[in-house]
Amino acid sequence: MKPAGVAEFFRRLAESRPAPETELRYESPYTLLVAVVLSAQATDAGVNRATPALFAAASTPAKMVKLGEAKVRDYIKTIGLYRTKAKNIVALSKLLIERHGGEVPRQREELEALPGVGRKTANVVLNVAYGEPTIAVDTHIFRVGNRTGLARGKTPLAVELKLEKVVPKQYLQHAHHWLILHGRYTCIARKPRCFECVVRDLCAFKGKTVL
DNA sequence: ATCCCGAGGG
DNA sequence: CCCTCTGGAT
Repeated sequence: MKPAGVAEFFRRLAESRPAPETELRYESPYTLLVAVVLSAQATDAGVNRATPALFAAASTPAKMVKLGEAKVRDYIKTIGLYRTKAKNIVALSKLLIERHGGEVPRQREELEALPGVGRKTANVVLNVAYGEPTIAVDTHIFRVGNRTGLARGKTPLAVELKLEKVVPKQYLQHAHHWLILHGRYTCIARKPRCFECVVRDLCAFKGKTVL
């Protein structure tokens, strides 16, 4: 996609959603981190069903460690990959206490050193909790980038680096959420709603759907 | 490449 | 039934 097309692409997404936000429920950098860890291969709606009770029981690393893996597991059993996630949440909470005074670090390397936290999760925390202009490439953004021709790549990292190059600076801060929401509600995986898409004419995929 | 793994949609 | 959902570690 040409630079002028990319700028127009984001101008329209920005117009349709002036103040995009995450749909995950959270109350602090720590609860955001836990919610994002839980959201791997799971829907935000599903995560939001489980987290209110979990955070009522433990909203800090110390309380989470005290709660323990078995009880954490019970709170999140309705979410996919729950055994691994329960283990990681308790382990990363211990590390936050040992290495970071119970705070969520602001450095990518320190975030990615936590169990269950990879590049994508670190990017979400940096963007949402700390206002960094990072773009976390998840299943939605990977699909939207490749399908539309906005930013193509074989891996999420390739798409992320390409997006950082082509997205105009003024849109970098919120590009992550604009693309996610576009993917979730319009550029849907199985049945894209091209008939109501505001960037249809800029998209490489246009015309390939049967509505 | 494979494992972890529940809920909802089509 | 099969696919998808804000992946990460081995």
